[in-house]
Amino acid sequence: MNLRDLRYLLAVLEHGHFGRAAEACGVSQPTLSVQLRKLEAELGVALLERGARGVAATAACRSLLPHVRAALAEAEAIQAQARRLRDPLSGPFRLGIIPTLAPYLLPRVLAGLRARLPNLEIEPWEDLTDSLLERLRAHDLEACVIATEPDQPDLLSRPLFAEPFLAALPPAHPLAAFPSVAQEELARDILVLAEGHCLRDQALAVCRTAAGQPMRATSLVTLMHLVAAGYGTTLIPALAAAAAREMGLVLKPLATGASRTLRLVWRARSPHRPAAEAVAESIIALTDRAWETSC
Amino acid sequence: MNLRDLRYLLAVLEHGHFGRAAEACGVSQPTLSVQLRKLEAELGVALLERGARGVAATAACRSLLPHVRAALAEAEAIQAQARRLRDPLSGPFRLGIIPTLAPYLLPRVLAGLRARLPNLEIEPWEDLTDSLLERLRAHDLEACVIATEPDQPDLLSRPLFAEPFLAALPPAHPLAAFPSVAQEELARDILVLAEGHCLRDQALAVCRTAAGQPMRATSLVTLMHLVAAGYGTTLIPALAAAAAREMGLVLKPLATGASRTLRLVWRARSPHRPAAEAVAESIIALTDRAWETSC
DNA sequence: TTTTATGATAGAGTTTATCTATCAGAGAGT
DNA sequence: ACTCTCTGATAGATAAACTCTATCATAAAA
Repeated sequence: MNLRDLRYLLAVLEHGHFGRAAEACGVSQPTLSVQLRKLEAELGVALLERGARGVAATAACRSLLPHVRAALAEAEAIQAQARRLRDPLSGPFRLGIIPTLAPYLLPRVLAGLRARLPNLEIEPWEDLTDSLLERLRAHDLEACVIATEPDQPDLLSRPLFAEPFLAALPPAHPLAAFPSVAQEELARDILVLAEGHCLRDQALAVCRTAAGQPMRATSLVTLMHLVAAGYGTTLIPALAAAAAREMGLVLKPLATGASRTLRLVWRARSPHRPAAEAVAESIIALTDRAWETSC
Repeated sequence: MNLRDLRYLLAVLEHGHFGRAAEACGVSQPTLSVQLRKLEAELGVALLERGARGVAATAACRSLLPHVRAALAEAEAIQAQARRLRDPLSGPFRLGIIPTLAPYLLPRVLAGLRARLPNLEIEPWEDLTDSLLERLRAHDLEACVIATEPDQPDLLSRPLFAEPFLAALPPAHPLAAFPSVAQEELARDILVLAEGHCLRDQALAVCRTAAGQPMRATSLVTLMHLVAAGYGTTLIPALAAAAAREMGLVLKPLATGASRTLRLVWRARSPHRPAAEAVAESIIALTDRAWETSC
């Protein structure tokens, strides 16, 4: 069976006349005759009653018509949807983001992304780096934003921007009196996130220490609450500065100005690369020096 | 676009592998490659992301999939329905019946028709002869039962059976005392149906008179009520005898044994002829001498 | 680096659809 | 009764499409 033949059928019924239906379909009358006879033969059902005054549907044909129309409507829908999707900057786009970034980046950029890429339906997905990359490779995500450089050869990435780290201290902390903090001093009572968070490894690396306080915090917010309660210090990424400050923490730049580089990652062969690039550009534009205004 | 290509698409997505999908479709692998590339070109959208480990749907493709599945499901439905309709004694069958017959014939035969032709969905339609024939020719009915012989050359018919006329009298009527009634005597105070009912013309013809009492009855039931109330006499078809008797009328055979012949009519070119013939046979079998048992 | 797996490509062959030209049948009008 | 006209069916040629086998290109795995 063929969508074309179904269109022929509807045309003949609509016009009640092979010749006019053929004209409407842009083919010759014998074409319709032959194809519709074939359709009847294939289905094993008489669909048309051919009279001298024109053509009419048989009862069987009438009972098939709803399905015929539905099939053609679905085909139409496919083409209409495809027309919309023809713009590479359109359609669903599942974007993974690490948890230490998502709550602080998304509010800043989502509205702007919608404005700049109105046809791209961005669906954010928050998870740890490893899970994100796994999902990305499993085609469960179109791209993701992480703070490390993926080493898998089937993934490509481009840097978005460097996000400075800031020392986060309780107001009463001795280091809070200085304009900046040296990493080694911070290392003494630093609190870090649970394993799997790239920020944990980065904080420890920045402070040149192997382990922080034996606390298990699974979110940056928890970590900041712990610091505010005086359990220790921590390192937070700049985009989280405003949230930290609202919780009463004192933020100080690091003496070395360490930062993490956020990257957008996608599959090397992904046809969504244009969309990914556009998303990257937009995020860069929308967050440019965002932390400077919030420091 | 083509249903076949949509099936190819689903197969490739299901197997995640062109070769295995091709095997499942019973074609060669290059066929799938070529056809799916064409489909992508036609839609202008990348549907597949081809990787060394297999194939995956793009986000665009995923957003099309519901429509793809729906289109194929509708095509399936057409074929399934056609398979059912392949039996000529199946499917919808709109059957017109004249009003002086329908209420008395249908209760006798409908259950039997369902039993004998279980797949034929008979939809009765009650109307006057002229309307029925008009609808029949307009393909709004598959067949109809009337009591006259249609003279249109594009209609065919076959007789079902002869239905005798009976004189219907109020119990107090002088003619009620005799075993049978001569038409001329009945003619004096005969009540007939409104114009358009074939029974009106037949009653007048049987009684060899030009006009009955100036009463306008649009149904046999009304007519029988009038007779029961003593307004006059009438002629009723045998199948209505039981109903008339229940209303207290006295029924007498006519001296000449006049009757009307019921016929099943269908379009000469109708592919529903087998169903019509079967319906005719069934009606004959189911009503054979039905009035004898009710006289 | 070789091997293996996978999809893409080329060219031939086959099937299918379409066209033009013509036919057959039924009404309509004379 | 006899054309004339309208309508769909049919035949044969042509064109388009699909599909095949054989082979290639690429990338991951050994």
